[in-house]
Amino acid sequence: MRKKVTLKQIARELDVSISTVSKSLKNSTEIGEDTRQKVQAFAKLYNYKPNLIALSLKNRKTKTIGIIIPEIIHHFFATVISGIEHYANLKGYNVMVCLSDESFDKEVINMEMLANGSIDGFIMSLSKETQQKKDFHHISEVINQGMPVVMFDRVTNDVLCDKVIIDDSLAAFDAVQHLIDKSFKKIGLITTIDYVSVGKLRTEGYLKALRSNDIKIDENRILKIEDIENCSDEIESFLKANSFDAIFAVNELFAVTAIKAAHKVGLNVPNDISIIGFTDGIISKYSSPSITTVSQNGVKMGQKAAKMLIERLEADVEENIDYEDHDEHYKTEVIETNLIERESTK
Amino acid sequence: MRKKVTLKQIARELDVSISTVSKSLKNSTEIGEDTRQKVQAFAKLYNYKPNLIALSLKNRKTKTIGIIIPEIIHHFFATVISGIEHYANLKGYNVMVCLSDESFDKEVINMEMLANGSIDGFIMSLSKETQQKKDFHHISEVINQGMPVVMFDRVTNDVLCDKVIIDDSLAAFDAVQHLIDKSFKKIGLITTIDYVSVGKLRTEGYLKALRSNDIKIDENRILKIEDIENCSDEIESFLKANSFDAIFAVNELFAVTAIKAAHKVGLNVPNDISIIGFTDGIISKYSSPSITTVSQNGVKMGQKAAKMLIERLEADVEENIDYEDHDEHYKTEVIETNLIERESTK
DNA sequence: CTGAAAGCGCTTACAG
DNA sequence: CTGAAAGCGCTTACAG
Repeated sequence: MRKKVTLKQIARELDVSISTVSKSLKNSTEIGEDTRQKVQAFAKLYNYKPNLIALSLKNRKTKTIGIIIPEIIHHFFATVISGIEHYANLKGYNVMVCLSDESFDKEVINMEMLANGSIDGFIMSLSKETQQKKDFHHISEVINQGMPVVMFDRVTNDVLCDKVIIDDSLAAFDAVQHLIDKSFKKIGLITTIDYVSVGKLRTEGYLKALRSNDIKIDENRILKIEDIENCSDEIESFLKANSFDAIFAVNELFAVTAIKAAHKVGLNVPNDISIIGFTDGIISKYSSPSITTVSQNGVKMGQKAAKMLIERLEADVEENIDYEDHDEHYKTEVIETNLIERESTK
Repeated sequence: MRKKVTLKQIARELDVSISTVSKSLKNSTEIGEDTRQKVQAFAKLYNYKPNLIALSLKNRKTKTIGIIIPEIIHHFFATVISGIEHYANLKGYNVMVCLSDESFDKEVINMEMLANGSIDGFIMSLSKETQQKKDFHHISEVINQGMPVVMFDRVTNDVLCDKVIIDDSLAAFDAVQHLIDKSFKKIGLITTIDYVSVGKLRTEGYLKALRSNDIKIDENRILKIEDIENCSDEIESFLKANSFDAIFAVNELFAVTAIKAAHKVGLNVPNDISIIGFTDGIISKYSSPSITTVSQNGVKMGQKAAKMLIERLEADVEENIDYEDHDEHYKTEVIETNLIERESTK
């Protein structure tokens, strides 16, 4: 057991003051060459490393970013964390990850916890419940305390802050247009309940695409799913009850499930029915047939979010003057998406 | 902008000392009823929350756990983090996540970084490069400083600490035995290079199963893959060059890739060839056909690891006496696995 | 019942 | 060139 050594201990050993040790290690010119050498040698020998908590307290910044997301067992979110972590690391930041489990309460608790000094800023994506309740006081509060927040993917207009999103509506529009271009007319939609912001936007894109091509919207061809876990029966009867030549699914889980359901119902993908998903995850890639999908570059979203947050953090340091000057010029970055064609469409 | 309030500010406002404020908020009986009330009311009004960094410095513990894993875009690891996070949260701990990207250097840097006061203990899984180099000094060092470490999945015997693993060899044995029980004889193995500890163990299990059933081991039926990203061609020619009635794949990526390759080569899964994977991930579940696999309960591993770490942390608090007493009685927990039968075997 | 002091580990403006 | 002091935000043993 060789406990970490502190400035104090070095000072005692070398019979100098703590200040002298501190300055020596920072190569201050204030200190005489020889003592500096001596201190540095000793510090090296004992592998001295400054205590980061002490530094955090002193500097009033922790060099760590708080991430709050609904869940992590979800390729997209894992992907975003990866992007954040890598960029953050590059800039000397660490990340703390909290999961809201799609629960409003957990989101609030986690945020308050981290906001009490543990981190310098947040990167977050809203839980379903939060989106449903439309209660964002916990976020506004944190921002009011001067802590920057960057929201990604599941964002809200009710909070002013930096955001990074994709154009869900446009991406969905493009995907559906792609189907229409292949002269499909009976295009179904499998989507989520409306309070999930991205689901809603993707639904809008679908509707817009049909409308702008003068295809009549048939409510029977639209399925809104609440319970993701048990959607396969629902999708199966949906496919059975109506006729389709293509399906646009709002996420990849719906897309694979649709493929499996199609097989059960005796439809061949892509020969009888084409399917396009959303989110370029691992499922789409390894499904058989592999799934044509709207790629949603999670790594890039994460990197971008981290970049925006860190830039704001470092800017704050310089000019924490005009705090009252409230034209914070928040930005919303839109990450481009593109369609990855694979085997589920033809 | 309403900055967070501190004890000092409350003290000033109420014209009492900082100590009094602190004690009042902790409901110390030392303090008079009325001042206690007054302070608490004021604190509530201004939504006072203690600064956790200051507490960390004072208490010399951070209530946060450091997680170091090779990558996060990998269902299994995401699953473990989820388990850790949930258990940790329950016990009032947060988690910091660092990715080594399978690099030895990044693993070392991240560990040293976090070890400088940011966390109370580590939960980690070794990077490939670390396993290859067999250099674990960074881990021993941290342990020597009195910081507990729990290793999971990719562990090593060269470091004494708590571990949580599955019995990779036994699980592989069982999986292969399962195939043998179905009277398959020409059983192939798709595995990793030997320095990946779990790959090696799973290979051993495969060999043991064949041997104990007096099936001759045919090196041509064993494929060791180095580059996971580009394994599909390799697997395809492997399937073409030899005849199999079943395949045991050491992870799910190899398993799906084998399924796709089998199709290409004109083999029907499971009619012509049965395939068993390892790791019950999302791919296995949604692949077509879905994949029979050895479930490796990541969530449970994570929970267990967190439990072991936190128990050690809380124990340390009580009896940090007999530090020299080195019978630390480290434990290695073995999480049970089981075979999930799905469509890829018959 | 209240408060000054010391301390967690560090930094830095200021004396000497 | 070196060190004492104050301070980051908190806690707690100890005086008064």
